[in-house]
Amino acid sequence: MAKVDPSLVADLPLFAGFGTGELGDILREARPVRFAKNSAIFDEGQDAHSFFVLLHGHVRATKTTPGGEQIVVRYVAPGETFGVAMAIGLPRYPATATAVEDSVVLAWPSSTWPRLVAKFPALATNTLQTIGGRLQETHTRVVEMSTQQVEQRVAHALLRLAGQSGRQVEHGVEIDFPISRQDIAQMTGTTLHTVSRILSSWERSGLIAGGRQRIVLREPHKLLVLAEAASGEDGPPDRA
Amino acid sequence: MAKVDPSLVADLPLFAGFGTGELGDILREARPVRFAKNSAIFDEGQDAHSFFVLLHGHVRATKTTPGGEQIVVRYVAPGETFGVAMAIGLPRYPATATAVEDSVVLAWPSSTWPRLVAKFPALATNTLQTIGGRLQETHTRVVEMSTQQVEQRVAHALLRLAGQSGRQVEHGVEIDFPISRQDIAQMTGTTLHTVSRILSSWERSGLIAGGRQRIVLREPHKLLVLAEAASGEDGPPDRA
DNA sequence: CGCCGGTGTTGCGCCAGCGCAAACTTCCGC
DNA sequence: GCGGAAGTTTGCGCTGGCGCAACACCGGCG
Repeated sequence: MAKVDPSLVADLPLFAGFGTGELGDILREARPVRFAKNSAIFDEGQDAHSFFVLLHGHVRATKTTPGGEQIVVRYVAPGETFGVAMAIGLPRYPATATAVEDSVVLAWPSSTWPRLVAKFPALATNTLQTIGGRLQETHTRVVEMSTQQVEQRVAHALLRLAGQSGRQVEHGVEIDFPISRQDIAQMTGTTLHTVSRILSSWERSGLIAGGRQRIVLREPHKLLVLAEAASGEDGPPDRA
Repeated sequence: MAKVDPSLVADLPLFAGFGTGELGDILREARPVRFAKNSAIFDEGQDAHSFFVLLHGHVRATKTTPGGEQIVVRYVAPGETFGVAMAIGLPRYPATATAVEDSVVLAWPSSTWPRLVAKFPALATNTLQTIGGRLQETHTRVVEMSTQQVEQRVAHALLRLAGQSGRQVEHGVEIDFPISRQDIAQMTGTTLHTVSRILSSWERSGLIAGGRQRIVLREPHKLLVLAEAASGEDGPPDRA
């Protein structure tokens, strides 16, 4: 059935500490699935039937408010785990996952999780670290939203995306998947319009370049300076 | 050494599925420690020497920005786990923990974690669920900060605090530990001044009561309505 | 029992960023 | 190659909530 070469995934954090044999046992339960660009992998509220590892492509996780507004929870890069609702005790997916480009995932039925964990306890500890890392990232986001101006939040978001999924190009680093101003707005808690204004201004000053759904960071360092600049800061006080 | 009665903690999520004997094994490694009101249990950036279960009292977790601003990450209620940095792979505490009232904790040296997990894998899966729950809560917070007005965020924060640590009193539910306007501001991403204005207004209309570091919700239901009210909403659509 | 520091309240002016509106550009399907 | 949809840009006016400042209050400590 599944013909996934263990060596392809042996380096993933989820499988840290596993030998080829064990890996084979685990992979045997998984099924590779392809999702076309803009197709939904699962929907918020839906029964958490599977959990996934992204092999190729990029996936966006979003949450929708009762009022119908969407926010982007995160972007999943190749090698990352997603849809682990079952592992953290949720019977339903807490967010919607959409392939933002043609993507390939490995899918395990959620029902295999308890058995796999019982047999391979390291899966639980590896996942614990992954989720812990995500909790940290989300806390960082809360801190940023609480303390920073929109412009700095956008700068941080771009730098993070570039770090996670950046591709070296001629004159800078390009974010390696299609992303709209709207998406960035939904990541930083602002509006499409404000993001557009900010990016336009950065483009004018040569910090970035980009067209429709594409962004290239031309001057990552300058962006970083911008991101770190405390709003009303003049000189760092001793210990405000 | 440690004389903690297993029956006192048997119901905690961390120990779900454990028998009295196993519990004894685990508790034997722990040490009860008392912290006076306003004393630090650990500091952000410090070496993650221990992890904790709160037995009595309340603990506030905060993060500080490079610029010196603080934000409240969460309040820990009795029975909850905190300081599990090691379990999620962090060598240092990502936040500061302060006892907001006289508190008693159970403390395990972080070094015992790997051994305990190896012996009792359920500890890992239980912790995974706890951390997963926190990730959910933090995502909720991000969504709220992205989409709601300050007034609604404050309402949600109060309701959440009341749900977690509310005490039934004469005319309503009192938040059962000292909490200042400043704290609430740091939880909701706003300023002391704005919180004070909002609470004053609510007090005038009888929604809440409270004095110095004390808040009583007199009309939780009305607060909830306020919290849910979408800002620019006129008529609730089919699925408000 | 009076002082003092942490806490809370309130008025006022300002501005970052939102909401609305309209036009433009690029991509894609037919 | 044409037409429409999706994505983007930009101007304009408004306002929620912040920053500042001054004051009132409470409680604990000396």
